Amino acid sequence: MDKDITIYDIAKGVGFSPTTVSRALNNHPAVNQKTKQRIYEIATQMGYRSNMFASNLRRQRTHTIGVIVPILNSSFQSSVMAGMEKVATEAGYNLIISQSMGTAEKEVANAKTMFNSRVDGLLVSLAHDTENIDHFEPFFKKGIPVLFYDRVAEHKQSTSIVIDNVQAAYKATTHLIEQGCRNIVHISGNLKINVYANRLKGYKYALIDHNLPFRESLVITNNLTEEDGIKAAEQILKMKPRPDGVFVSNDFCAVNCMKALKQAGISIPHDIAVVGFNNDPITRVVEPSLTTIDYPGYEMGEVAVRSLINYLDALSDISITNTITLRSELIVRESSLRKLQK
Amino acid sequence: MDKDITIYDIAKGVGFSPTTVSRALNNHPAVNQKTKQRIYEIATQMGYRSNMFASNLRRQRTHTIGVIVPILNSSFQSSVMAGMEKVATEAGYNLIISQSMGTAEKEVANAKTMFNSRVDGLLVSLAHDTENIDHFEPFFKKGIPVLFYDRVAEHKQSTSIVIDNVQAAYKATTHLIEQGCRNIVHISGNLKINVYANRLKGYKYALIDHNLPFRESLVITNNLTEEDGIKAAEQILKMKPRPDGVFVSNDFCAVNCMKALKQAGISIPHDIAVVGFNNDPITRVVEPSLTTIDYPGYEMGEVAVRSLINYLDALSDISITNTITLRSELIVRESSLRKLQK
DNA sequence: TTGGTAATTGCAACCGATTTCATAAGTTTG
DNA sequence: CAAACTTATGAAATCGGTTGCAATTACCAA
Repeated sequence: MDKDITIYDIAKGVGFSPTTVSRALNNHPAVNQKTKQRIYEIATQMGYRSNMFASNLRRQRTHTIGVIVPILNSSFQSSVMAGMEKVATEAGYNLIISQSMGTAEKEVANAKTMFNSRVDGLLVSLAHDTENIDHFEPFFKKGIPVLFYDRVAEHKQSTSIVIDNVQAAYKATTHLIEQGCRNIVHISGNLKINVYANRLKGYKYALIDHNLPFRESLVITNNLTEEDGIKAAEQILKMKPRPDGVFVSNDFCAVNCMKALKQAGISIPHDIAVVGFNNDPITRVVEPSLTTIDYPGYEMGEVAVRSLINYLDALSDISITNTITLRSELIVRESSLRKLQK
Repeated sequence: MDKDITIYDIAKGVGFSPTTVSRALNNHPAVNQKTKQRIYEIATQMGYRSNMFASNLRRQRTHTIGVIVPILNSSFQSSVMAGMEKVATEAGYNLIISQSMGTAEKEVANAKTMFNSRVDGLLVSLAHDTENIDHFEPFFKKGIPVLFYDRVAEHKQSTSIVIDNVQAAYKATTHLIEQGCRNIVHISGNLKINVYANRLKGYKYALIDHNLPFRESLVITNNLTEEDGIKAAEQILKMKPRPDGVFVSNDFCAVNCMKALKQAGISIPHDIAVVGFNNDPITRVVEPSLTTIDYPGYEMGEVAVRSLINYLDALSDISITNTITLRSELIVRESSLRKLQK
């Protein structure tokens, strides 16, 4: 166990003061080039590593970004994480990650931990049952940027990164209509979450714009889990007249629903066409392959971190009060293709 | 932007010295109960939060665990992360996560970052092409525990957490044999990685123990990606005599291989039985559902963090030099079921 | 030679909590 | 009643960088 080398050790080594060593290592302009050179060399040679605590303590910056995510082991969320990690590492930031397990309670606890860890900024995708965002108030009060992605909340001091869920759902529904569906079911998540509420909206608008009636009875709300997909299939089978299209707000749920429908003897897409949401890898493997909305998770993660870091590094008057909308697109596969594509 | 409350502020508030405040907040036994009570109250009331840098600086502990993972957005790895996060948060530790993208180069860089971040301990699953683990030497030298999981390396100063890959592969292969397969292909990953090397071993032993020949030509090595699965299917179709069983070291690859085989007119499991590895959610959705080895990722994450924290908290002479083996089991589904189960 | 400016460098305070050692008050014991 | 502990508290040093301000040196023009 070697002892750590400090700037004092280096100072002794080169015959300069710790001040100069510190400045040299931070590439401060007021230090002579030759001096810097020499200090760099000795520092490397001695195996110096900066003590981040001391530095953080003094600078009141941590170079750490907190992430609160509903659940880590989902295809979408882990893609987001991957994108975040990439950009953060490149920019010299660390990521500390915690999951709310989808409950507001844990989210509150996590927010507190992040606050105590003094993250420089926070990235949040809200839990299912988060009713208000008071637990982020301490951040706002101290001017620590909070950036919401995917499952966002409105707040005058924070940026949101989203896709246009209304439009995406509109596209998905319109596609089904164009394929000849007239009786389209929508399986949605908790409508308190903006994401699902907006998709429902898009679904509704598409129907209306194509002169189809919007019927409450065709909207199934659940938690979009595996079993929920199967249950939804049962409900669909009981509906009269039998629906001829299903737009599900989540691929995993869609796939399970589709499977249950198939087992009940329904032919897909012939009897019922199905469209999912997310472009989970699973969509390419199931049979028939699932039409879905490509939700760019990886990119969202990248953008989220980049925006946050831009703000932190500028620390200027750049307002972060806005919304960034990423492009999403419909990917047509077998599960909805009843006609040849134009 | 309120200013932060420090123990000095509290000290002034209660009329005790900062020393006593510090001790009270750390529940030091030498402080009077009533005093503690009072200090707690005032601290809460003033909205105090401990400054971790100051504390870390002094204690030389970060309460942070570093994780280096090949890639975040995989079903298995994100389950592991989820398990890790849970235990770490409960124990008051933060997790900082970085991905090596499967390359040794990034792994080296990440290790350096982690070292500079002064994590209390490190959890690592090695990259594909990591040839040696010299980049962890600084940790070993300073006595910072490094714990490998899944993709492990031998080192006298570190613990490994694994499943018995030999046994698991043995079970999988034996199962295929029991289902009547006599000509079994094994699709494996990079054999430099212990995980894949051991699975190959298990496959081989099972064949030998059942008096079947082991043939190099039946072992396909690739990167277990989606396309690799499809390519492997092509190879299998060209083999003569046609194999009647396939054991794949990864579900995702297996599923794609299976799909390609089906498209070529092969009936599964009748013509070829397939077994995967990991118990990815995808296995339950594909048709036929995929027989696989349940690899307890979430549990592995929990165990990894728990072991590490036990060591850190004890900081005693407990040796961490050992291997923890988790249970894994064969889950039989349709893709391999040619006979009724006993 | 002198005044003045620019370029370097260092002193010392500071960030906020922890901890060693000393001290004071209260208790017990012989 | 004094010696010997206990118990509770505080002063001050410490962790390792960072930074405002002062000091020193170098360089140049007048």
